[in-house]
Parts: sequence; C-alpha cells; structure tokens
Amino acid sequence: MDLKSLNTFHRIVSLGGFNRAAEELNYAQSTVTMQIQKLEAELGVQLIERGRVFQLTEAGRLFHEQSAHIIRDVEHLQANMSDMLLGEAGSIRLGAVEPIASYHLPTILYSFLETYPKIELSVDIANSPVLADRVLKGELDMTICSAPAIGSDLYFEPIFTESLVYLIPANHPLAAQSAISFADIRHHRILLTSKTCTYRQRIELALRETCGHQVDTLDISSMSALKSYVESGLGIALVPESMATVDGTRSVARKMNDYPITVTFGILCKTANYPLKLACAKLRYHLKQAFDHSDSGNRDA
Amino acid sequence: MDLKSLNTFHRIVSLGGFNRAAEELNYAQSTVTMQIQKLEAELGVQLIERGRVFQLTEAGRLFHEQSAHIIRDVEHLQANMSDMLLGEAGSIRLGAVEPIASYHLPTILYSFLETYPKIELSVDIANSPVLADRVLKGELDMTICSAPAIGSDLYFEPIFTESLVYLIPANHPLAAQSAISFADIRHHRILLTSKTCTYRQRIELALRETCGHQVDTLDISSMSALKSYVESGLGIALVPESMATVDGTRSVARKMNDYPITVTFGILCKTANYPLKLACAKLRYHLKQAFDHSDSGNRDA
DNA sequence: CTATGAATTCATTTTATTTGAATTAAGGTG
DNA sequence: CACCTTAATTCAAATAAAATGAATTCATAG
Repeated sequence: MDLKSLNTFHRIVSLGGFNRAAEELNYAQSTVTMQIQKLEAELGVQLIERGRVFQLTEAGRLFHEQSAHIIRDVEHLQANMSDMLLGEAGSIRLGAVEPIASYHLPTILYSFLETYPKIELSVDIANSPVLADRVLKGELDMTICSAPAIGSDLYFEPIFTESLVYLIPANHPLAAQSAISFADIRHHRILLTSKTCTYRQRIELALRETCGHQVDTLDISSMSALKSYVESGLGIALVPESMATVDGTRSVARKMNDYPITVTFGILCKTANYPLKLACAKLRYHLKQAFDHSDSGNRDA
Repeated sequence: MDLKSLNTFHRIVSLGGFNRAAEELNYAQSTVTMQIQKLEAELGVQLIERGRVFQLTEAGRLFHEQSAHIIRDVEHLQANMSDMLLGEAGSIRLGAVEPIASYHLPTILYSFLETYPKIELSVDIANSPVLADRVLKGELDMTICSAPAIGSDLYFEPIFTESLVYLIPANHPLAAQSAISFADIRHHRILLTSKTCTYRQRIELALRETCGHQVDTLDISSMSALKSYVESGLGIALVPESMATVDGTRSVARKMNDYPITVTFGILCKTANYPLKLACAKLRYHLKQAFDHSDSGNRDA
C-alpha cells in the first residue's frame, strides 16, 4: 500500500469524483485512475463503483473508514517529529493517584527520563476525581488513576489491575492467618481512605454486604499515612497489593479470601487532545511497557 | 513519509544495522542508506546514531515507537481487505445489555446492515458481567455494556454516558413534580434490577447513603419488564434516560434532583484480538457515529 | 441518436528508486 | 602504528515507477 495513493483515494471520496481530486491534488486525471487501480489491484477488491453517479462499493466504504486513522496518524507523527527539530523535546503534566505515584512511578519515571532526558515532566498527586477534573480543565495532559465515571470528553485506557490485600500490623492476631475473610475482620477496626477514593467505595459496598453496618471504621485521607497508622496498630486496612508488599517489617499483607476486590488503573486524558502530543504518547508507551513487565512478574510470583 | 522506508527503518532497528536489514529485505546497502536519509530529511531529524555501535537517537526511539502502530495498522488493513476478496464480508457476534439492545440497537443495527448487507450479525443479550465473561471466553467478538471491573485481558472503549431518571407511573402523586429528590421517594417502593446489574450497585449505594436501610425495594430481573411493573403502579424505578423517554403514556420520566447518577456504556472486547477484525471495526465505527449523533441531539433537547 | 461529463487506455516523458563499485570511518589486532 | 575488518556512505549509471496528454470508451440525460 502506498500513502500517496491512499491520500488520493480519500480526496476522491471527500470531493466525490476522480476529476475534482485530480484538480485539487494537481495530478492529471489519468494519474488518479492509475493510483486507484493500483490500490484496488493490491487489495484485490474494487473500492469505487464506476457508474454515472459516484459511489463507493461496500469494500470501499470499509476501506475508507479503516484507512482514515492511518492517514491521520501519519500526519500527526510527521507534524510532531518536525517539532523536535526546534529542540523542543516536549513537556508532560502528569497526574497520579497516590499509591501509583509513591510505589510505581519512581522507578518508571526514572527510566523514562533516562531515555528521554530532555522532556520536562511534572507530577501532580491527588485522588481520581480531582485528577479527572484537572485533565478536563486542561491543567494536566494526562493522569494515571482508576477508571472514573467517564464522560464522553474523557478517554480512559486501562493499564493494569491490582488486587486489594489486607494490611495488618505484624503483631496483630490475624497476622498468623495466610488469607483473611470478611468474617474475621468483623470485630476489628478498619482504616479507610477518604470518600472520594475509588476503592473506598468498593470496600464500603463489600463491607456492607458482608458485615452489615456494625463495622468500626476510621477515615485517613492519605494512602501512605494509612500504612503508618496500620503499623502503629490502630487497625487493619485494605490497600493495593504493590503498596503492601514494600518493606514489610512492621506490617504484613494478607490475601482477601472470600470477596476479592480488584482495582484497575489506567491512563486518563481528554478525548479532545487525542491523538496525544508526542511526549505524552512516549510516556504512555513507556508506562504500558513497564506495567506489562511488572504484571507478568507478579503472575510468576 | 513513505511506507517502504518506514518498514526499512523498522527492520534496521530490529536487526540492529543497515547491512542486515539490506540483506533481509533484498536491497543493496546503498538503498537502505538512501531510504533512511530520505526519511530523516523529510522529518528534519536524525533518527539513527551513526557511531561504531548501532544506536537510535532520542528522536529515533520516539519515531520508532510512534510509527510501529502505523505499520501494524496498514498490515492489518491489508490482510483484512484481501479476506473480502473471498466474498466473506465477515461476521460479528455482538453482546449487549438490555437497555441498549432494546432502545438503541434496533435503529443503529438497521442502518448498519443497510450499509453492510453481507455481514452476519448475532446479538446476545445479557448483563454486563456475563457478557464480559463471554467475551473473555471468545464466545463473543465484542459487547456493548457498562464499564466492567477490567482485567488486563479486556479492553473497554467508552461510547456514551446516560443519566438515570426516575420512571414513575403516570397517576402517581410524585408525577406532578418535575424533578425528584431522594427524600421524596423515602416511603415509596423502589423497583430494582438484578444484583449483577451495574447501575443496581450504584443505585443501592446512593439509597443507603441518603435513606439508610429503610427503603422498600423489589427486584425485577429484566429491564423492560421493569417498565411494565412501573406502569402497573407497583413502584418507582431508576432507569437510563433513553429508556424512559420512549412512548410515555402510562409512565413518566423525572430527573434526579439531588444525587444524579450516570452510567457509561462502551464497547468491550478482548485485548488479545486487538486490532479488531474488520467487521467488528466497522460496527465499532458505526456505533460511535450513531451515539455521537444521538448524544449531541440529546444535549440540544 | 447525439452531446456531455467522467473515467480509462496507452505511448511517452519525467521522476524516483535501486544498484554496484569505490570511498570513508571506526574500531580491533598484532 | 600499519593493517584488517566491518559498517555506512557517495555517486554515476541502470532500472523501475509514476505522471502526463491525447485519444478513447462509457453511460446517460436531453
């Protein structure tokens, strides 16, 4: 396939005829014919109905739809690459929820900036709804968070899923068990993050379904503070696996036995600036790579 | 940009040198050099570090990442188009949740099959988790449902968001109000769909937060049955807007006043068969178009 | 049965790509 | 440090593709 012919095809479709396309593109009529013939020969299907009135074949409509984004992507890439000529490597205003920002991002961003040292990067840490709002307002280019109540103006791309685990003080009686059920925690205090947090809602739902209302809870706004509270013996928390497994001397992680909860994190950006500006596209790619690897690592373990 | 040069560039990168790429692609070494030079000239940046050891420049790494999907898309399109040569227009095993299947799909699928009459289409109606499961098992090519608890094996693409509205019997006392608060429904019976339904969970959460536990509820498994129940005066239901506004003689729709709930529907498919087979890609495109239009239509109304 | 707008054919010209032989460049080795 | 090796580049010539213009076909509205 040839991008020149592809482009000609699209012009033909949008202008509704070979002649008009030829005129627009400064080709002879015969050139246009040749290009389309070549394209059709290559694909092995007729694309354009050659009657009196201009019409695409079914295959043609299809090809038109499917090839549109190829053209768009090529143009986008070209435009962005020539920006680099000017010495701009690009900047990224990234948002991230706390557990990601604290436990995954440091190493990932380190390697990212090693590869692309010229990119300017800022990281804004907040909870998912706040981050989503900032993305919408254009204050952030993209953010890593859990799937929000997506409106049509936001585009979410899942990156990885984590299980929640119980985080328990090392000297707690329940620490002896390898997995813990809801029944076990009935009479222990549960530490929860703020109401805006996505898993907070999932956890609450689960608590209500299994234990009713009589669970003793305590709200802590910050995820990493939560850990310190657990370690002081204030209670049990439910946290993403990756967060719990870092240096476990004073607290231990235990699996959820009867009602496993998972949370999905991904990249959220505005539909309006899609495709992403180049630096963001790089970071997105880098993140996907990084999480894919750590993911398969987890599976093996 | 030229696809031939682009492909050569990728071969160079994957084989780690101009010579090896030339050999693989049956080119003279000079051809490879020329192609890369042309590419670099066109983009205005150097892509490959020309030292002793083979290495990409920063721009090169970037270009490599960003152009990869263009190559992949072109190959995919080419492969799929030639399938059509064999007369296969493709088949789609589509899943859909009930409100979508009953209220949106009929017209959309009608126009879709008018455009692509040769495509074989089947529609499987179930709730979101069941549909997601069938997609995972490969029993469905794609499904329209609300955002699930996405694992890394599933890919969700949001299409449109709807608000929930109260559906009230026409002769009900609350039908006189134009918008309804949770306080208003405290002492009325609420009809809910099955527990597996996605909005069921959202609604329950809202009910609990605002009314505590003392709400009288009744479970109805089917969405469209729900409507008949409402019309018989059995109680009030919360349903997606589009479902409520169809022929409103015996029931009326009222906005949620104090705690608006929205649900997002989208396309769910397996990450494994991405990019989608051609027929599915067509349908996805068609759905997006259709919902985009009805969306903006709603906004105006 | 023409007149007309639209697409195609084909021989020719123009342009781009490819090639091979020679050249440069950068390490490694004795 | 000369010499070898491997890798990339240069450049004129050969080859292949793409573009052109004039002539031709085709369908159909008048």
